[in-house]
Amino acid sequence: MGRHREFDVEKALDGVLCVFWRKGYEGTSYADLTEAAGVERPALYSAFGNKEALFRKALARYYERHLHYLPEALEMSVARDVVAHILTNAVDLNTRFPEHTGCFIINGVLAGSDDAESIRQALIEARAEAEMQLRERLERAKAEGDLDETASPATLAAFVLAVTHGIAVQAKAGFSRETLTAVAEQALSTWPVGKAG
Amino acid sequence: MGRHREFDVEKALDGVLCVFWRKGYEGTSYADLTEAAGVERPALYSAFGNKEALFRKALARYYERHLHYLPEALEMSVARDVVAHILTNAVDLNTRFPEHTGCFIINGVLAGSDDAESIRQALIEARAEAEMQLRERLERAKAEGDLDETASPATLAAFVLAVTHGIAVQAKAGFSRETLTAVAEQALSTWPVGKAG
DNA sequence: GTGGTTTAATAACGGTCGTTATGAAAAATT
DNA sequence: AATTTTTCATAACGACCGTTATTAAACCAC
Repeated sequence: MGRHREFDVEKALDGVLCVFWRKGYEGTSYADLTEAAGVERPALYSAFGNKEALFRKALARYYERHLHYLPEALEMSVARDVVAHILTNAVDLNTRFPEHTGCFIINGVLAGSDDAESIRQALIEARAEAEMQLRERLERAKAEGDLDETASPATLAAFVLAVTHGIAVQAKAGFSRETLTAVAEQALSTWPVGKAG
Repeated sequence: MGRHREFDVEKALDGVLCVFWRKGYEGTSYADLTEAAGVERPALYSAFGNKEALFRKALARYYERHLHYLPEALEMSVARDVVAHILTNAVDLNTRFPEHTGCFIINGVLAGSDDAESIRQALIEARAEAEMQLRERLERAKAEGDLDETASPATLAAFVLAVTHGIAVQAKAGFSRETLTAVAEQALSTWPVGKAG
């Protein structure tokens, strides 16, 4: 029986999540990671694996702690409320923490070096999954008459995600919660409500 | 009178623009830059200065060659046409070149290391300048009755830029021109036309 | 043909990158 | 008390980062 692990793995991962959220995958060095986690590099490697594996664990932690509002939204009975819930919570999450604004998934990698490609693809897949889930929910809404019959669920889902991503970019640039709330409301302002809605 | 410069500075800068557009500021190494420009590092330094100065010159080149549609749009006499022109051309620019999709200004730096902060701020200012110009144009539209009197030019400008940024993120992720065109049209469908419009 | 100036390539600089070898420390078992 | 096992910190690894020193090449004036 050997030496017990001395540091709190959960707190270390929370710290790592914050610095990846603030600086992105490639902008974050091991100097940043060890400072944020409070342990030295070999201990990080031992607990989490290499940088890529660590980022993937931070991404999973982001889902656990911060993206509950997406499945919550998809459970709502009115399509407009689904989208309102998504946009409202996105604005809140992107502006709640002054030390890391914006969205972890957008901040992670947009354009990067060849070495970052696997992470970039993982983040694209994460966004595609969210969009697919929203599209399916809007298809159900349309079938239920909760969406105008000329509306395209695919287009609306892509539009909502585009606005969400744009809000993330603006939040990271320092836009205020008030401004971004107004943007979300603008997006929602002529939601194609169905006859049953 | 010494040796003449052997390489085409303009073509070198065009090549550099492409690789920064594809990989972003920090994702691009000097190995990438020398390959894209077709000259070795000391020649790049001699002609353009350090990496940061080079990126700024590439940004200026991006404006010269690709962002003509913004001043064109601002000259249009109907506000809705202004926004339509911006969104349509953004979709076109973000999807026209398969070897570098998305927007140079969004791809450059969203989140980055401390070393990239000055470039990140330069890109934020570029976006802020575009938004401010659009906001001023929309204020004029409102004064002319070309915009609903309850509409907020500031919010609409922020909304249009958010959609434009979201389109850029999606284009870089591989979304089709058709999908992004539909997103742009969806955004436009919410446009608050004025009584005179 | 020589000298002066400018440009280009090669190679290397100092530092940082992500990763790991090594020895020490801390634990439990014997 | 000694041994085994696991974890931690220090230091260093090989490679790459952005930048530059040095030498050679190409140009023009004389």
